[in-house]
Amino acid sequence: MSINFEALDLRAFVAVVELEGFHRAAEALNLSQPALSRRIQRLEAAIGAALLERTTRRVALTNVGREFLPLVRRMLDEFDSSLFAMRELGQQRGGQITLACVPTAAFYFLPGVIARFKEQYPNIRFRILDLSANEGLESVARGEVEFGINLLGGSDPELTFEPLLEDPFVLACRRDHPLAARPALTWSDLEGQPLVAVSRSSGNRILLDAALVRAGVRLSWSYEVTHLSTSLGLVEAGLGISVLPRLATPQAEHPIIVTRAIADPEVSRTIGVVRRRGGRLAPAAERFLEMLLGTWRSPG
Amino acid sequence: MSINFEALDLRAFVAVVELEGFHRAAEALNLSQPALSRRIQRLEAAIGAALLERTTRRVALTNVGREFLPLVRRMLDEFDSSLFAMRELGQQRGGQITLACVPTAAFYFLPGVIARFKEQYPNIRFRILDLSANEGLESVARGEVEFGINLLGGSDPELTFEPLLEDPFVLACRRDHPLAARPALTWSDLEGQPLVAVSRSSGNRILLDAALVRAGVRLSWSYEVTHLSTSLGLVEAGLGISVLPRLATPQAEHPIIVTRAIADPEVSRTIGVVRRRGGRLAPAAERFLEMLLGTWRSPG
DNA sequence: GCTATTGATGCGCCATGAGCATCAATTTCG
DNA sequence: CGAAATTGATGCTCATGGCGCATCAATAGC
Repeated sequence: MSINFEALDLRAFVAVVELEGFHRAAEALNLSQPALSRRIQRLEAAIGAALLERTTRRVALTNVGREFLPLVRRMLDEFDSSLFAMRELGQQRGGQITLACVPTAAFYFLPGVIARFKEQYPNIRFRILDLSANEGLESVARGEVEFGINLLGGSDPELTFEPLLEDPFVLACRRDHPLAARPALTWSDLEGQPLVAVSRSSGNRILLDAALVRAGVRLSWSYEVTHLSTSLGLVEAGLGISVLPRLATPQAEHPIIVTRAIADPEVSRTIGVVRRRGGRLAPAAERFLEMLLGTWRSPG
Repeated sequence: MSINFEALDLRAFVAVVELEGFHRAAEALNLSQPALSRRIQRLEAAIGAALLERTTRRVALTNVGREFLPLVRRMLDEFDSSLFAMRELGQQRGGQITLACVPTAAFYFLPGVIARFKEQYPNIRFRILDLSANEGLESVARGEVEFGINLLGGSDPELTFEPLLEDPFVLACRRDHPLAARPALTWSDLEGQPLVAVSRSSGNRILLDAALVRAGVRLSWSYEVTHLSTSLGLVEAGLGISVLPRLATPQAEHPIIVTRAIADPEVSRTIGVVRRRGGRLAPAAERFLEMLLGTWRSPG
C-alpha cells in the first residue's frame, strides 16, 4: 500500500534536524510543540521506522533518518523551486512546444523543420526532451510531451506510430582498426572484438539482440553504457568497436571514426512519430507536426 | 509561505491523468469521486494554478499540469523506491564495476584508466551510467553505483567530493558563424544570438546561470534540450550557438564546429569523484578508483 | 432528442489535528 | 547533590477538515 504523508511532515522533520529541537522547529513552522511532535510521530508510523532518536534536551538522527534526510531535502527543494518556475511558465501560455525525441534523431529530423517553422512563428520556443526510446514512449503516453520521435517497437494500443525512415545499424570503429580496411562486413567479422554496447534494456539494444538471435549471430560486450553518444566516445578513445544506428554516428567526415555497413542480415530500426491515440495537440504543435511529417514522411 | 500537500493529493493527480478520469482514479485510490475531486481542487489551490482542464467526460493537462506531472512522478517514484532501498544494503557484485558519470566526462576520464585497469584485471566488466549531474548524485547517494564522476555543486553532507579538474564553459558555434572569427569573446558578445541551452534544472545550467547572474549578464535561450550532446547537434545543424563545458565539445578538430573561450568572467565547473561518506567500495571498485585518482587527481 | 456519464456542489457526520495543561525525564546551575 | 529549567510526550477538549451520499448541470454518445 502506498504511503501517505504531508509536505508539512517532511518540513517538520528537516526543521527539527536543522534547528536541533522540537520547540524551535515548531516555532519556525507556526505550530505548537505537541502538534509538531505528533507530526513527526505520524511520519515515523507511516514510514515504519524511527527517524529521530530523542531524549529530553537531545535529538539525533537514526540510521534510517540519516538516509531519509537527503531524500526529503531534495524532494522539497525540487518541488519548491520547480513550482516557482512553473508559475512563471504558466504565465507565458501557449508559446512553447514540448516534444520527446530519441537522442540520435533529434538533430537529424528537427533542425531544418524548426528553422522553417520559426520563419512563420518566430516566438515559439522548443523544449526537446532527448530521451531514451523507453522514456520517450512513456512521456508520450503520459501526456508529458505533445508527441515523440521514436523507434517502432512495443505495441502500446494507446499510441499511434507513423514511420519516417529506416535507419540501419552499422559498425563504428577507429580508422586504424583492421575492420576499417574491409569494404564490406558481415556479423561474423565482429566476433571476438571488444564491443561497446548500450544497456540491454534500451530500445536499440533490444532490436539489435532480437535480430541477431534470429540470424544465429552471437556477440559479447566488454563495455556497457547508457547512451549511444558515450559508445561513440569510447570507440574514439580506442577501447573497442560498436554497433550503432547510422544516425548515431558522425554525419560529417570524422578524422578518427569510420562506419561500415554490415550485411547478412542487414539490421535496421524504423523511426517515426509517436502520438497518443485520439490525443489533441495544441495548435502550434499541430502545425509543427504537419510540417515535420510533410518533410520526412516516407511513402507507404 | 511553504506549500503543503499530501502524497495522496499527488497520487490522485497522477491517477487522474493515467486513468483518464476522476471515477477510475478514485476507485484506484479507494476514495469516492467527490473526495478525489476535492483533493485535486485543494492541490490546485495550494499550488495556485490549474493542473487539469476538465469538462464532463474529458480531462486534459494544462501547461502547468504538464510541467508538474513528471516532477510529481519523480518525487513519488523516488520516495517509494528509496524507502524500499533504505531497508536494504546495496548488494556487492563481483566481476562488475558500476559507476555514474556525467556524459561529457565519461570518455575523457575513463578510457585510458579502464584500458590500464583491464591489463591487470581482464575479466572485470564496467557498467557506466552516464547520467545527468543531478541523477548521478542521486545514484551515488542511494548506493546504486560505487561512485560517481560529477560536478562540484550542492553541499550534501552525505557525500564526499574529490576534485579532478576545472572545465571551463566555452562558446560552440559553426565555423561560418560571425563569432567564430573573434579570437577572444566576452559574454556581451553572445547577447541577441539564438542560444541552445540545456534544461534549467540541470547541474550545468544551474552553475552557468548562477555565475552569469553574479556577473550581471543576461542571456535568453531559443532552444532547450535535455542533453549537452543534443545542444552540439543543433549547433552543428545551424540553429544557433551554445555555451557548453569544454569537455562537451569536440576534442578533435571538427569540420563544422569551433569553440571559443569566453572571458569576463571566465566560468568553469569543477569535476571530481563523488562518494558516499563512510561508504565502503567493493575491492575491484576500490582498486579502480585508486588508479583513476592516481591518474587524474589535481594537486591541492 | 434522449439517455448515460461525467465532474462539481451542498449537506451532514465523523474523524482528525490543533492548542492547552500537564507529566516524566534530562540537563544545567548553584 | 539537590533544585530549577527545559525538553519531548501524553491526556483532553474542541474546532475544523475530509469523507460519502444525494444531487446538479453539462457534455458526449447513440
